[in-house]
Amino acid sequence: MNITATSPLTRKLSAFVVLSEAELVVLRRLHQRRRTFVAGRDMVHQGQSGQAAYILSAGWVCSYKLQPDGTRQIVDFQVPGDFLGLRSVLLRTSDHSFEPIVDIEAAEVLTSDLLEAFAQTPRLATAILWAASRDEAMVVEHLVGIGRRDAEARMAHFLLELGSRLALVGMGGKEGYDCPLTQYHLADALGLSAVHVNRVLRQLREDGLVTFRDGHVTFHDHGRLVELAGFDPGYLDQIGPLLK
Amino acid sequence: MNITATSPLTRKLSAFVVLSEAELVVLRRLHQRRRTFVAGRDMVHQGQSGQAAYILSAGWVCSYKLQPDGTRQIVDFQVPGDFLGLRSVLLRTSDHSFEPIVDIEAAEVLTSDLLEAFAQTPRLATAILWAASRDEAMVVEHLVGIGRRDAEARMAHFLLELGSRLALVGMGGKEGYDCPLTQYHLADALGLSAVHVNRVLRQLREDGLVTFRDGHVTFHDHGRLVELAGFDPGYLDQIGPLLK
DNA sequence: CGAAACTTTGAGGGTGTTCAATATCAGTGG
DNA sequence: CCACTGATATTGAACACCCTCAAAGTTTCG
Repeated sequence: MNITATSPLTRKLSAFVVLSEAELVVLRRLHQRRRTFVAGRDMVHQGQSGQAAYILSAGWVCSYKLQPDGTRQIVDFQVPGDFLGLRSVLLRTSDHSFEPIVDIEAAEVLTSDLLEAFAQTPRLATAILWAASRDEAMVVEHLVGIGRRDAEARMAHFLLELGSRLALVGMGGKEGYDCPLTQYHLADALGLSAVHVNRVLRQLREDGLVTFRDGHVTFHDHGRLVELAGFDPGYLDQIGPLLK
Repeated sequence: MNITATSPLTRKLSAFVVLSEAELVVLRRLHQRRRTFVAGRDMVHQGQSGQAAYILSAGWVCSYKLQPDGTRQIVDFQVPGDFLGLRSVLLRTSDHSFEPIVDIEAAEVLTSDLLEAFAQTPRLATAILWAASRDEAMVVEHLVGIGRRDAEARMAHFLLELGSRLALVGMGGKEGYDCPLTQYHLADALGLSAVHVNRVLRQLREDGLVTFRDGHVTFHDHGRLVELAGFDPGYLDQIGPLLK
């Protein structure tokens, strides 16, 4: 099979379990209904009834909740290979909004498609559930970060986690990665003000740990950054129990 | 059927979907393997490989993560009718710990039992998935609270949400509820210091909004508290789409 | 070239923290 | 019965982290 045709999701799941030819076919079929969305315009609004989920194949998305006072909290970012709105197909309405950060490409997945795929290939279903559990674990880790880490450690942890996620789909490594986020995105995700985000980034840069600039993250001292953040990638590296 | 024999989980799910006699039987069977745990001693440690899940039938539990520096962040509380460790049966190891806050009673659920129950009664499976989605939505709301609400609103929101959850299993209402948490628990959950929790509680009490004292929460002005917290119970009241 | 979005820096202030001391209460053993 | 201990709650004082407000610099893009 042609490596250039491999989708990010396939690549991600392959890190978890070796997929059979039949499973690869099913995965490819899930990617059939291709759609594009332009940056900045919400795909799904808070409270809107959502029927479909998406598999992100190119670009970045953030999911967030708006507060009555106008501030927003970004709950998570989606990068290529991630699912989008898996939960909103279960609950009648979506409880948060999705905004493409850049122009994106995604495959629409109908509930029926997904259930069919699950029925055909149980192992694939398990792999997808593993990915979903991992996403949930990341939200929990995010919660811990906001509740119990100061701004510096929070930022460091965030940048490291993002790096690990991107590495899994071949978009980054221990040296760094491309990142289209603005400092406002970081602020809304980390529960900080944009001004303070700027100061923290300067601090980390001057300490020779990491540089966030011009759409690129560069790790200068990965080890020391891990230590500062208290970063333990255990929650990302779990191996599923049902797939030995 | 005898109402006194109804488990909290049954009661909770009944608010979501009318259960058939067959489904009630399956639910009762899930409750067979009864166990008890004493307060303060962890049921599951962070990093421990977990094989079983539990349905909490009496008492309170908290799930938390420990930081390298010794502080802890409580991710969620479990009250009667809640599942415990549903995710740690999927991932090989649990990514956080569970501590009973008081002596508790829980039913152990093996993975095989659960899968069997799902196969027998798909509607019940959906109802349980609904409950799980709801738990996830609460974690997200918790994240938003810590990231974007000040201490007062955060506390108000927390006490209100807990009230709603308990009301669903008949353990509280708009007037208040019994609550075995200490101010340290509140601090670890809300990302505050215990000292500040005390001050915030005093403030809310003096403003005639709510009293937290002697193991009891009393709402004095439910409406004004909802307004202060920006509490929108939408994420708790969702109706499932597959069960009309 | 001008407008819009993003970044950077300074100054002052507020929310919540840490440290420290005291109060209250239940349980325990002398 | 009372002193002692440990857990929880309460309060004060000083300080730190992070915020808000304000302004200017930079980059992007139509």
